[in-house]
Amino acid sequence: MTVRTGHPAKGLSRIQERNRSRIIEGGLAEFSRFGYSGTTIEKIAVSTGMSKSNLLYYFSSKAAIYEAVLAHILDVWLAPLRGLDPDKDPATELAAYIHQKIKMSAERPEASRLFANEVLQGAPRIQRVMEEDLKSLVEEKSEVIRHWIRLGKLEAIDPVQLIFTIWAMTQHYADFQTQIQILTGKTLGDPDFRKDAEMTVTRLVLRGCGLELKDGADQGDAA
Amino acid sequence: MTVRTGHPAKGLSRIQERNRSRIIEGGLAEFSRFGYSGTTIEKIAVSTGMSKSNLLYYFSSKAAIYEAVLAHILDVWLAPLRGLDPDKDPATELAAYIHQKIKMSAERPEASRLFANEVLQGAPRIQRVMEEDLKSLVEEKSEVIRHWIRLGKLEAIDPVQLIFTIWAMTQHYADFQTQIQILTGKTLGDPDFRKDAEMTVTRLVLRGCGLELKDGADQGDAA
DNA sequence: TGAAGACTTGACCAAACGGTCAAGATGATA
DNA sequence: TATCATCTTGACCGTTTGGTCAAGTCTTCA
Repeated sequence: MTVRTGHPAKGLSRIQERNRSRIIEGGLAEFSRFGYSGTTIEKIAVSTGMSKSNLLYYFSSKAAIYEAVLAHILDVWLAPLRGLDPDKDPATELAAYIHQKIKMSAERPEASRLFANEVLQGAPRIQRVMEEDLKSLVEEKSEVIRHWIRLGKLEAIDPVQLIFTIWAMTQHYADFQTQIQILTGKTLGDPDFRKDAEMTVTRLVLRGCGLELKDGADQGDAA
Repeated sequence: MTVRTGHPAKGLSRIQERNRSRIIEGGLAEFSRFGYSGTTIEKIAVSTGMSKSNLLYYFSSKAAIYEAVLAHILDVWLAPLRGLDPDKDPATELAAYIHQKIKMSAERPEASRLFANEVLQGAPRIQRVMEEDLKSLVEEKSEVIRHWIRLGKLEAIDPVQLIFTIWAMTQHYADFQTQIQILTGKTLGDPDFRKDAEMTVTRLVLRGCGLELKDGADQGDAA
């Protein structure tokens, strides 16, 4: 019942490979939009152009599809945090991390929403992954932040809280896209809006850590 | 089909008043945990100790219960933002707003999760409320922030982005409670953790706006 | 080319769900 | 206490949904 971070089974035929990924793709679209309960196998089938029976030939159950989707997204979803490099400059690294997270929210909002849905409901199916993989990753990267603090490159701040606030702000643009669109008429798909969003988050985070805003590229007018 | 902010119908009998609020209470618990599709009338019935048929005596349908829950929560949920006072000091006001939002996330996490669930799925049932009430509220309060900026009391910042980041960070503690609990073992229910969370968010926001942290009360050791 | 295995599908099933209804229990009122 | 409206419930219904199955089609490869 638990999602594994492991790699997909090998030795699949061409057809299997193609169809499984089509199902995962369609499943992601549906599950992220309607949640687990709100999604039916039939709807996934329609969205992939396959028959319901055929989905159940490739995956033994609805839950199996869901877990495959989750596992498929997990690695790419956690990649940005993995990239945090202790040997580089904290301002550069944090800005780069925020950039990656905003990029993810802009380009793969469904992935963000899928996790939001899952966690919101108590993370019943990814609890194990979170307790193991994610927890150790967060601890490792917290240590990176503490390392910077020890070196005097960063003001003292609770590393875990810092990570939470970055997650919160960046993922908010994907998870609450509907609300943002209603209130501003825009989404991260709009380049200007995306720039504003990234700049605001970066500004809050860097200043919150006592770092200077190094304005990479152009950032329009803020003052 | 649309939720109204209006006040509950009057002229209800004692029994109606009591049972309707019991149903709304139970509905909030279930809907916020499992989303609309994941919640059954039967489950709400069990959680309130009433029969399924009886719920349908008080509310004509599952959707009607859901909308009643949403309407019931909406006012209290938006109250903190309404309190933002243009005539007071921005640092005080922003800190107070964050304090209220954190308090809400700590004391009524289900309310936060209910909205998160709803917005995540495209806000199909509160779209109108958001387009009208929420949008005008946000515009009004954006103007307050611009007012502060004009007076030179606040650094230039996009007001809407600022509001979004505050929502994102404060609500994150409620919406992602499960994840936070897995990673830290704590929730906002823990006074120390709550203090850390509030301090981190306040610090990021105030510094992000070029304001000084006025450390109200005690705030432990951060340096 | 033909047989074996892989793939695909429509018909079907049982359980769960939202909602109706008629009949009975309870409360208010005179 | 008698009467009437309110309240409560279990039995029931049609639909939806996850999942099975047997039968048919397409690939692959000797």
